[in-house]
Amino acid sequence: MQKPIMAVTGDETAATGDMPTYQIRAPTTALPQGVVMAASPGSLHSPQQLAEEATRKRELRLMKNREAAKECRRRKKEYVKCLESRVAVLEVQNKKLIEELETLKDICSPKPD
DNA sequence: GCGCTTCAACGTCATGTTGG
DNA sequence: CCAACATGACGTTGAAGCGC
Repeated sequence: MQKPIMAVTGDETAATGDMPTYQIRAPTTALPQGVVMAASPGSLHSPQQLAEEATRKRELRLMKNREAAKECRRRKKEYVKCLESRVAVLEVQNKKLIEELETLKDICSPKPD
């Protein structure tokens, strides 16, 4: 099953100049709770041990990716909220400018005599 | 109460990006 | 170059709302 190639736009900030904070990479050091480091590869021999090691690695990868996905969604929600509040501010600003323009038009328009 | 639709949150996979 | 990370895509699941 092939997936379509994703287009990488990178234009997230083009329109607004906002920082796409949800894309910022957080420094990660600590392992999630309950994660035990695997034995060093040098100490593995039997196919059984190799299989167990592969399983551990896979579970560790899945666990890390699960956490990464949660964090990614959290940042994205925050980013969308931020954009929405900016939209609200700009709409108010736009409305005020339109009103001001109408007022100025009234003042400047030639009066019929 | 029941089947349905919708929505949000989630887990996983595939793949792009980046630092060492 | 590669391991680790970030994120888009997709399927699943449970809760909430709605008409019957």
